[in-house]
Amino acid sequence: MALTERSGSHRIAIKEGTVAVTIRDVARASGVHISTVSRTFSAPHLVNPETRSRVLATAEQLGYRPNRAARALITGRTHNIGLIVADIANPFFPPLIKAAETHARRRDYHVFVADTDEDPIVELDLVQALAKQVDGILLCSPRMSDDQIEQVRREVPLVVINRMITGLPAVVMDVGHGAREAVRHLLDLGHRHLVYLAGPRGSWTNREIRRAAGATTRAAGAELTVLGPNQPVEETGAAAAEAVLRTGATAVLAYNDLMAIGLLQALQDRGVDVPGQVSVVGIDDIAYSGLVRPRLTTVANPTATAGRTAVDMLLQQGDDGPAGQVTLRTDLIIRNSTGPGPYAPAVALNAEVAATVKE
Amino acid sequence: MALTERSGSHRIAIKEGTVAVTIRDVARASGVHISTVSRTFSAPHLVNPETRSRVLATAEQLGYRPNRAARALITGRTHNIGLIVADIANPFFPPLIKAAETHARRRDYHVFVADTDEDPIVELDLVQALAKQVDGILLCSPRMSDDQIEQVRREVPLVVINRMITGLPAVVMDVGHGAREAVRHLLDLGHRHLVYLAGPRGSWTNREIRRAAGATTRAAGAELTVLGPNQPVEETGAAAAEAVLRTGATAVLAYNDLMAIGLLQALQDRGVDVPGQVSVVGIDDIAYSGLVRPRLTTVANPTATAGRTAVDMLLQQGDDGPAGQVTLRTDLIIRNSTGPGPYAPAVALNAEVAATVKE
DNA sequence: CTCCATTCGGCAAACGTTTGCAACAGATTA
DNA sequence: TAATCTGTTGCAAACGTTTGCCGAATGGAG
Repeated sequence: MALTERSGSHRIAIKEGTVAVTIRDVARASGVHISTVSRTFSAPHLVNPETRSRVLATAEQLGYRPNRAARALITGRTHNIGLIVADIANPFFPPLIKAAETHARRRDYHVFVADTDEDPIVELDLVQALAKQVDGILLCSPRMSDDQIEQVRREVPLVVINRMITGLPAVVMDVGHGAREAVRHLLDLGHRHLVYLAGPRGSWTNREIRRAAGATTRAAGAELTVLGPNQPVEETGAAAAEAVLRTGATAVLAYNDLMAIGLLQALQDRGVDVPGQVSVVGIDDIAYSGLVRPRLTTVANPTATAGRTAVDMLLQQGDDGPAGQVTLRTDLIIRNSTGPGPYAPAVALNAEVAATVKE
Repeated sequence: MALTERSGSHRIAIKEGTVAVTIRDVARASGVHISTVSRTFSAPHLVNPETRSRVLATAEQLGYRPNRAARALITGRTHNIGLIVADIANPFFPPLIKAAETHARRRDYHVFVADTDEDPIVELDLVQALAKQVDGILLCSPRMSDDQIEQVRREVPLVVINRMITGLPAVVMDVGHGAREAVRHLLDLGHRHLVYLAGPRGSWTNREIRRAAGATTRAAGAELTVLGPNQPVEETGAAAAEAVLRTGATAVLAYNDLMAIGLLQALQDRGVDVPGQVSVVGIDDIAYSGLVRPRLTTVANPTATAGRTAVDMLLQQGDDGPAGQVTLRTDLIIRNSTGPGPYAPAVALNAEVAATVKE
């Protein structure tokens, strides 16, 4: 029949001039059946080493690249993963994105990056749009409700970063620990009245920090004033300077470095000495925080590790039982934005400052 | 024959519990042929409005989502685009990535983001790996050779950002203009000896800036010392402080803000007043540059616009003739890191500084 | 009443893979 | 010598769409 005559003559020129070389071309050129070519790539142990290398050679020579769409169609696996963050331009995320992407690529996965602009509705839309064309999604600091996430996880494998939801695989950075360390550091320096400059409502991280800071302060018999919630950007930090000063507190823990830096600069612009009069601690250790003066004392989050771990968890999902929840350690990095407070123990101080200590 | 009996009974449960609903299900449920359902989505004008809405309704109710892999397989268009940058964590890129991604999504495209780590070899690998599974690639500030790019463009539609290659669609930010403005600004302030703190070798942008700065300085009979090439990061800026001071120059233009900020801080740490003794200008206007003190005078690049424009150009490619090369305007933003130089005209100065002017 | 044009929807092939099944050869065992 | 096993390959169906082609139905013109 004339039908079979078509072979080879009918071919799509995908991009002008270029012709897509398929498994069929490789098969013909190396004198084997297409299934053998297929197996050469997807199940090498099933084909005779000799045949295999011959096929490999012709494939190489012809410049064959497997068509992922066709592969995805039949296997159901796209070898793509989605990564959804609140705001790509927020310096907290790029290192995580970078690490996740590099790690995924090493495992032959490609990463769709998308940005919700901090909007829970956009976030939900995005997840659903992506759900069918990825093998899984990494949700970074999601702002959706637990219910929504619960619903969405039935459509697509999920790994959540920086949020704890029972039964859902997650990797969280233990900001609680970092916050406790930060507060203890401030208490040790002799501060008795602290401010927590809070983050956005709906943020799990925000609640964790607040809780940790509150408990630690209370345990020491010191005072904690919470200011917020706030959008986690520099401007709100700057805008809070007035309010911070009015509280009479001598030390501030901010939800993130961006806000801490905003506050830092606003205080200095008002002639308030940091850390002389007010100490400031941030969270995240974004690249900027080592660049401002005074250098910012902050809590370092292992964002790169988080990205890699999340990718691993997503890819292993289904292999074994329910992938658990991984907690990553955070660490206080003491730089120059924190100094002795009004109740500083004499031993910890130099002569000049010690003179002002009230007992 | 028993074969046809299979219909409906055999179905893949992609993610445990969930069953993929296909065009076939929708067709059956709404009593039409699958081709009608298909057309309802991909060529609505070909189906009766009444039928269409009925199909749409059942599709909605069944939660049908078109399978992109299947669609891609037959149409040859994936509705994905690749975005390749040198370093996601470099604050110059995130705003561009964000804009491109959002813009692409609005046009129903998804974006793969990948990172070359400033390595031309990785860059080439990446492009080739991505080539077959995207409809086009956005190459940001590529470090590859012109030849390599020329070769790669035969495999996949390309739009280049921040590099000029004849015959290749590109969107470039006119840093030449910004650099000229910056240098003129410094000359106007009375500086006669400038330093250009150069960027990485292989960067088109770097060459442009250098050329523009050189020409403008020369035309004014002033002196320009070039220091570099350098990796475009904060550390090299800081490391260059010594060398800058040794040149005796009173003003510095840096390849980017990161280097400028590094230099700025290193100078201040040495007790050099900025802009009192040395003026510093950056390029890019990254978010940080408004955060440091003194605020950095810099050249603003319309990165978001560049991202959107590049996406548009890529998507239109093929429609009409050869998409041209778009040049985006850059603007000097004068903040506080630049001040009067030794030859400052008296009128432009306040009394204190004017006293030191040598004529 | 016939003819033609137009609109709509069905039919079936095709996209490039993967994979269960069967065929076959040669080696091993009984 | 026959039976069984193992390793390698071919065959063909299937994945979920899109799309060229054809036929049916409808309506208006002559």
